Amino acid sequence: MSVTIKKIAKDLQLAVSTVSKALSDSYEISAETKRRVLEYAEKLDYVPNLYASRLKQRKSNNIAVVVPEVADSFFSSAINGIESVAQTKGYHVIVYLTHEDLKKEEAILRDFRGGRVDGVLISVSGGAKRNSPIHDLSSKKFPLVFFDRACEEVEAAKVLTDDFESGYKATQHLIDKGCKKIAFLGTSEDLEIINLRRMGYESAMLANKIKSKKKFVLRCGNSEEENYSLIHKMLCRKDRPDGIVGSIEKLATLSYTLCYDLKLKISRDIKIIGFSSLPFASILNPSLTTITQPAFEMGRTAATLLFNILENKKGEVPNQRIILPSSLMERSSTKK
Amino acid sequence: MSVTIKKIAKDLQLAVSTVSKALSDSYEISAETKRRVLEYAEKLDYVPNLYASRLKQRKSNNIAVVVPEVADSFFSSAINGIESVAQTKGYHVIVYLTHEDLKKEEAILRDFRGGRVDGVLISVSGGAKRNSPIHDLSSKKFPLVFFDRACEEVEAAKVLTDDFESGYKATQHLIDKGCKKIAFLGTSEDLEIINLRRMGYESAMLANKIKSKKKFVLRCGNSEEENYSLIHKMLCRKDRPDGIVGSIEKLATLSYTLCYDLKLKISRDIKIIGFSSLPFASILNPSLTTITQPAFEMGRTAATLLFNILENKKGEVPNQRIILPSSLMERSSTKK
DNA sequence: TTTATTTACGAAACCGGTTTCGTTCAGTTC
DNA sequence: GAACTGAACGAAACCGGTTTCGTAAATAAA
Repeated sequence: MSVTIKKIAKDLQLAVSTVSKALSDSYEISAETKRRVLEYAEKLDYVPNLYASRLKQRKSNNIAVVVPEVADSFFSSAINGIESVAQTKGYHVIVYLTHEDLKKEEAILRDFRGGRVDGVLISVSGGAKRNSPIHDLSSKKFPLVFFDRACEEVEAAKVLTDDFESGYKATQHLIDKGCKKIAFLGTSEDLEIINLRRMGYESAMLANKIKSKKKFVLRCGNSEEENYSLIHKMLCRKDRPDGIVGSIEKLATLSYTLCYDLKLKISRDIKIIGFSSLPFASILNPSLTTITQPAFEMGRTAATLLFNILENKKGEVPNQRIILPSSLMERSSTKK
Repeated sequence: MSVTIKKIAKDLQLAVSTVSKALSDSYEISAETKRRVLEYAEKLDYVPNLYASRLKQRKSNNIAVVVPEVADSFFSSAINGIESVAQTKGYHVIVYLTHEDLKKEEAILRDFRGGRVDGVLISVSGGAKRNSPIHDLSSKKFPLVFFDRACEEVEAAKVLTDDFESGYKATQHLIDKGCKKIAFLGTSEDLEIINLRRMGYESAMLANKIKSKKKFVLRCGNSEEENYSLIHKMLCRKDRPDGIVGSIEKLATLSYTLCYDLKLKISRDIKIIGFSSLPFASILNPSLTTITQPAFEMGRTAATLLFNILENKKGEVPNQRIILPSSLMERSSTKK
């Protein structure tokens, strides 16, 4: 069907090996032959079969980015950061979406062992206990870098932010603005970064001698509807919170929607701070105070780390752990 | 290095062909042998080499989604729609980002001919005249479906929205709300859908006997800074517009930022309507009136079309053209 | 009992490249 | 003139599977 090296060889009365070498500009081939081959290949519009060459070379020139979703400003920016590095290295970036589904994540990771990609950058999804696939990859020395959401128990390079501190700062900020009853909206299950943020929250509460109530620490899930009713229930209490720490973007914006629906005036009735890299944060009503992670930078750093591993096979790069700082951007949603 | 079929065959005293068939659950193999092979493969943690099987099968089980960016609610939703279909078909979705760069887009498309993917869903980026790669694919009968942003001159299936009508409706809406001087923010160069939206805009202006001024039809580019100053300049005129049609999401939100910076009160001083699938539209300040495209649905439809082509090789599916309706969601930014 | 059929498996070709290892022949060295 | 060297190319193995085809043994049909 399509043009192969074999056809070129036959038409030009050359051996396939000669053609192959000519195409890869080998020193073994004369300039004249190279010219003939190149010209003819161009004419026939020859495109090498990806799978044939990859099979022999045992290299895919692909790296995978595994994230829960892309409809989140952090992830979409981080992907851009990753791409900016991959580009210079001549690698393709393949984005895989897990939709926060551990089963999907595991299927994807399992698949990687077939050589589909040379390395993986991953921000894990929440969910129950993590099973073998991720451990397999790491134990097989598969080039692997976590960014933002890591698995602590897995040995691999990691690029993180100071989540504990950010949780602390966010909470302290609300306290400084006069909040007494602060809620923490987390995700379900055991995501390391959420736990850290929550611990930061609790630590700040403790430091200010405010007792954190269990009913104000919510474990939200993947379903927007469920989360809506969870938060709804909390906000309808007599002793509803006067401050909210939204540990992920979606939960902060969802809180906005709820306040609208319940006619609560944000900043006066209730103050909200969210973890977010949302470019729209400043044009929300009211503008949202955020803990902003250096998303692009994190992607870039993680990708750089991955390429170090890929290029430095013998070098036994230790599993680095890089922490980048987040910053608190004060806006109207937490105004006194 | 890694476990291959050969090793399994040797250890189990079987032929490679037998093992291969056992693994694919062929009827030629006895239940007993299958059990032995499966068990042993499991034990050794065998993972088939992707490239070997793809090479022989001439099929990748991948489809590509090529989009300008993911930090846009339309694209991220559309991708989810595409994935929802691919999943049921056992295909992988690989997301490619062009960053609105035609060169990149072409490099990606060229690459596809190597068999990396079995089909392509694409929303083209703007830019100068389109060169060969996209035509090559279509002329080679490569399974190809455009969604949202298509190339009219290329023959292929297309899933679009009623852009002309949407442009018209958006403009008419502003006129109904009392706007007299309406600006249209488009992108640079020749994107079909933007042109249609602009024609809809101009047609509505004409129908209402308002003359559209050239200086109010902006051609924005990729650089946020440049766009900022372009719009800035327009909004600083004495006879600045009292209505804005933002033909893509970014331009509508950017207009918000500008109005903030220039202390223009949206809806009173100037009304804004944007093309957007933004879930945050309703919590912006003020909430943004939008033309909302059925993003998820479009992705789903486009993917369904692609799989029809993939599965129906002989059927000579005509290049369908499906138009889905957008809807105008009225919110505060265009209040009288 | 003989022949036809089915079952279960193996040998080998094949996918389309890459790479190793000759081999030929012209030019060089002694 | 014999032995050596290097340039340019070809034959064949190889990557790791899939698939075709052939065949021996077991079973069924005649």
